[in-house]
Amino acid sequence: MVARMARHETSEKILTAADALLAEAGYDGASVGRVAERAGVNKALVFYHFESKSKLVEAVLARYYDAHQAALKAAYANTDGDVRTRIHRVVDAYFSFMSEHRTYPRLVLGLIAANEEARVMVQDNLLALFEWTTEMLADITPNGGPLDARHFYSTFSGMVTGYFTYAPVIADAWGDDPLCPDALAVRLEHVHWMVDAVLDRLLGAEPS
Amino acid sequence: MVARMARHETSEKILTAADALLAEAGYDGASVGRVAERAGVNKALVFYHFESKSKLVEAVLARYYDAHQAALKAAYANTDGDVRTRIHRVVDAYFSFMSEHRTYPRLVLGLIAANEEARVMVQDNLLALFEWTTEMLADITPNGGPLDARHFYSTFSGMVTGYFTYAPVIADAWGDDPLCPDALAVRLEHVHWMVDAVLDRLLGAEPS
DNA sequence: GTCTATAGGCGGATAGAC
DNA sequence: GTCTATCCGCCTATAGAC
Repeated sequence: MVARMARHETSEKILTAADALLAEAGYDGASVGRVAERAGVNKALVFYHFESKSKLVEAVLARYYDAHQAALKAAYANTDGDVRTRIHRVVDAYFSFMSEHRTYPRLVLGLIAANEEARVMVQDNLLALFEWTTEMLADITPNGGPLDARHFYSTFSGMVTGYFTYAPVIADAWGDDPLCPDALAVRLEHVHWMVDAVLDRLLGAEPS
Repeated sequence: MVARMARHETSEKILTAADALLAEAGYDGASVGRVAERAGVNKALVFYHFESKSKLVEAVLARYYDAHQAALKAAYANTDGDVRTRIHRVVDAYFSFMSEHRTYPRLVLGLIAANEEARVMVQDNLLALFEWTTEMLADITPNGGPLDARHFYSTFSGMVTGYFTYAPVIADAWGDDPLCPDALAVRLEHVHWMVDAVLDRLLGAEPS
């Protein structure tokens, strides 16, 4: 867990502005000046509250980090139903977290693309999620090889985050907005269908 | 097709340097000065050959664009075998192109994350690939809904590109290098397994 | 806590000598 | 074609008044 930031009203405004701008314009595009402008505060005030730009970004990331882990932990803790039911529940939680925080996957993507320093900010977050996946799939996937849990983690998290990050690029090709509620519902259906396809093949075609 | 750039020896050096730097540091991190430094030429020379930074990036992208389309077109043109065989062949081509040009997916990712101007550079490229997928899957996927070809395109291209872009981030979690030849072979196996899982469920569990 | 003012550096891009 | 020198703007960050 990450230390909670003091919750000044102004800090919140700055964090929110930074969040939106990071998703729109990436790490370098989200300059402190523009963040301050969007937050309606003075530029120097950003440094007063967050010390440096990289600390500011870390604070934005930490908010999501905590919320993301909490959302998945809740879904994962519920052990009702068989493996299939449980996996679908976690996928639902993952997907709905992303659709409620659409800037998050774009933010992470931007950090990975930006530079080595930004990349390490993302690493810790991914580690925890990765370990839960491994634990959850331990009984149904073999260790090592193409069916190792790590590959399913990469595949399914990419299926969700990839959709959200690529959405603005593919919108023109698709004709309609891939992020409107209807389109999101369909995408979620697709992911569930994929989960069942995987489980059918892994477990030997039980009824879905 | 994109107009071919005049192939000066110097232009090539600059393009190569820009390519590597874009993948490492993203759009903003790849400043013209750093590109020139890595290419071993003067900064002003970059502007002489490419006019502006965005034109330079477009030129880098165009090289991949042509090569990527050609690689997939060759795989797609071969109509031997049934749908399943054909799809596996295209997936192989897609994957092997990415592993031979590892900076490419990172470059695209960086552009998407960077800014609106950079985003449109990527769009045209994705459109053509997207249309081929739709055409290839026309007979086996329904129009609209969660099984529309567009969703499978998003899912499988994400499965490949996502792996390559996230690789440096997950390397620590996985212990060994996810981009070494052995690991790549396993990932490719995983993707093929996923293709079969999808086809089994779509076509009604024929032998794979 | 919030502001103005400013320092110092690096970004893209151009002029002009060779 | 290749270089040096330079312009101007925006960047992160700080000093100091209120």
